[in-house]
Amino acid sequence: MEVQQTLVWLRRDLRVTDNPALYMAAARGGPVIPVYVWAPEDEGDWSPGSAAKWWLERSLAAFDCSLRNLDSRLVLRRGQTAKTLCSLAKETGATSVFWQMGCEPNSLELERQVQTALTENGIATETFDSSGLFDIGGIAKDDGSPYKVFAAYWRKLQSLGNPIPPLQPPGCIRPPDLWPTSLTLEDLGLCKEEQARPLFSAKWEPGEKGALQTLTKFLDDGLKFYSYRRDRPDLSGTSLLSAHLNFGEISARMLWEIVSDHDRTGEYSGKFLTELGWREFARHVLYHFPDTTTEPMRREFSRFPWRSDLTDLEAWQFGRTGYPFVDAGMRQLLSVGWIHNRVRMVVASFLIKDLMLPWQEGSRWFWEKLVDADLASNTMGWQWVAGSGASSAPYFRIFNPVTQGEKFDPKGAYVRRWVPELSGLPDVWVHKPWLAPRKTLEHAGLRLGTDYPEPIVDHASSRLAALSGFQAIKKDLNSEDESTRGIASG
DNA sequence: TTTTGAGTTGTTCGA
DNA sequence: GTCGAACAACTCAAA
Repeated sequence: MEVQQTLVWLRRDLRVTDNPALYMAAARGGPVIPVYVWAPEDEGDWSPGSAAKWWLERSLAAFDCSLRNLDSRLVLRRGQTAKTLCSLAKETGATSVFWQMGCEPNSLELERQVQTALTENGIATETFDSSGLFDIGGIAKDDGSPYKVFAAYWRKLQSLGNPIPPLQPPGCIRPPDLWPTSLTLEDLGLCKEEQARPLFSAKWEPGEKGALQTLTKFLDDGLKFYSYRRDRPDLSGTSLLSAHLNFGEISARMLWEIVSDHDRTGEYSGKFLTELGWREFARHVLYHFPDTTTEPMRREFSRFPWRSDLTDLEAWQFGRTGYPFVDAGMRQLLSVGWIHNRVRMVVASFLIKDLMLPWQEGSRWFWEKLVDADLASNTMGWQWVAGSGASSAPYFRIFNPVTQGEKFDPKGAYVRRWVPELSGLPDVWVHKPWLAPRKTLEHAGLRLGTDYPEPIVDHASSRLAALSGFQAIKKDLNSEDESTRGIASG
């Protein structure tokens, strides 16, 4: 019997442990060729942003290392994905292509193209739904429709018990007699236009090994305190695993199992596992409502009186709003490609409700700048803050950037870290420098309006403006209902 | 089909 | 300083 050669098309599953596509390909016994195809033009509007590309470059290198320990390697190609895979299959004599499926509309569309092209060329395909806890299409209400409320979705997940346990890495991966040619990482040009990112390198270690180290550290001294420290950007209370998860360097199932095993009583792990539940819910919602990446799930929100103001948008993007907690978050984003979760909500609320700029501007900026940019979670997060999404915040929930700072960064350590020009201010004024006495500012060596901006909006009045904006779309909706009713009855 | 209970993360105001 | 109410009804899930 002829030996079956298999291509494994790697995507955001850059791991050897619990990688069903790789595992099953290896288990066939024939040669396996792992390949990554860099084809940003195939990703539609959501090709990786600059921070994600920084991570991807290093993650690919790390994955290649892991494969080499298993006598394999990662082949890199560039070009239209379907065409590239077809020609690589022909070139190597591979008869099958395996991959992990995604949940994003652009990804699913690409997979359809690839599937069609491969099938037309007589090449078999097999996909594995292994990027979440459960199969993406497998969760539904009793009537078969998708969930729109997290609590109900979460109850459903919990009724299903544990996800299927993770797979071991393949014992060995048989290499082909002759490796096909591969580009180098530099050839892909992922980071060519980027300047050095010293803070990225200091904070992150992309790859499977880095993911496990981060997890181990979190289990040792983070999980126990997670439920209260997770809201404190001045403490290291979160797992820092988001980007590792995003690139599939660790699977959600593996994380679920390890965290559950580490805390069998569930006393500490519950809150963390719920966050995995939110990730799962975001994927569920995007899968069933693919246009939510750009369209509000509640349609009336498209009539919100969004402003359009490039100056304000740029002040937000580059951390010059004059609100220290907001600016700290936005500068943290540019410096390390990541923002603490609590601060994400505050900066998002500021863009949407204080500046009244469209949430889509925010989600686009995050997409460009986050190392953990995930279309499902990013979309859900922004729609949640806007109030337009599934299970989202009520419209009147408007974060106060000062009180949020005082509550969750009480000593101002987070603000001082990312907005160093404020570091000389006493704790009481660090979140509201414009209210500090003139003498205090002088003593701190801070000239407001020169060294650090005055607030670009007054929170109290912009809050009221946002509230009346939401009133307006409600009225719009009501009058539309009335007219619809009028037509129906007339 | 109808009914009932519930819904991530907040702020402000007035007692 | 602390506490409860108001914010605003509405949609969703499930019995």
